[in-house]
Amino acid sequence: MDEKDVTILSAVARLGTGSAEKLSEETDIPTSTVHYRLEKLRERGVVTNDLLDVDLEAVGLNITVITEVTAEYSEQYHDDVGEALADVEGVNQVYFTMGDTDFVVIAHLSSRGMVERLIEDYESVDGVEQTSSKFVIKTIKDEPRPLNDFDPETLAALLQPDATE
Amino acid sequence: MDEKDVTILSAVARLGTGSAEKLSEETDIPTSTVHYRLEKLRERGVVTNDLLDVDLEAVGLNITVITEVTAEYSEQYHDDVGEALADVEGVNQVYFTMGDTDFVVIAHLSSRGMVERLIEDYESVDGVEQTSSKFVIKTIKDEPRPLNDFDPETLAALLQPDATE
DNA sequence: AATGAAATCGACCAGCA
DNA sequence: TGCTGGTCGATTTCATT
Repeated sequence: MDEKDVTILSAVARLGTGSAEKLSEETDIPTSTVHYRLEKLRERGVVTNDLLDVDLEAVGLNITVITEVTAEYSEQYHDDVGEALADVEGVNQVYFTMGDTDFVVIAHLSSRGMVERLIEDYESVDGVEQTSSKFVIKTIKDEPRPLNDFDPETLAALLQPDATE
Repeated sequence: MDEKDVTILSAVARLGTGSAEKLSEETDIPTSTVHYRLEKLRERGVVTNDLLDVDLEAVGLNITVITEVTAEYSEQYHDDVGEALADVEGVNQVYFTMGDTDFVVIAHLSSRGMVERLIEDYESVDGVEQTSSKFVIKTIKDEPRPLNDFDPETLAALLQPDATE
């Protein structure tokens, strides 16, 4: 797992494709090498399926932080603050919620140092009033393909318009 | 977007592959039809890239609920409760956290009725003491490929062992 | 729009540097 | 380990229903 592997995986994420040819163009790494590397990554379990889902532990992103953020009230602020939070490095999900806290933010990181920077980044966003973070001790479930959260039968019913209420 | 589409997308999620042949075997839908359908789904924006990421809105999963769950204290309980929460239909992520609340659970649903059932399901899990849910008004970011949350340069540094502290 | 068969393209494996 | 060329197999298209 060296820099070349990361370059490839990063390109996979960016381009949203697993095509060796396209990845080769993007990374300037020869087509067959891309193949070879992806194969190895599969063997090592870093990449878990044909759709190139990446094992977070395997790439060192083994710290997950869930943060609740409250912001000054203003419609414009909320949009801006949300975007700013989403832009913080390592942030994976940002939800604007109803209730006492305004945003829920989930981030994946690889070191304690990065966590500190993360919190600092949150608090330096203009309009942010308060943040409250929880560390994740154990990720029990994190399903990249939400359709897997349902029985096939339930899914079938999902899109019948009459299931909407 | 009929039942056949859902059958295919469900098989994609389950098998973790986009291979028309494998999907055909699984679903008993002819190979070329699988192709044809996936192509249409791409055109309509339901499927967003080669890696077959699915647009949640497009499949009708436009409600997101974030729930904090507290459970009776006991090591065994925590494992069991976590698993039970993960098994609830629609649940996408389950985190065991340190702090005042024990679990944070995120679910994607398609109707108010399903939300009510979700909460009931949570509260009927043995060992669960309290639940507190937030509705998501707007999903500002939800990145299926966490490597995209980082600059390529940062990523390169990620796996240098000396970046661990 | 769905299917089966035929054509095309890209993946994969040998061997070589 | 990284690269090149050839084979094979899968994908995609086309004509038909």
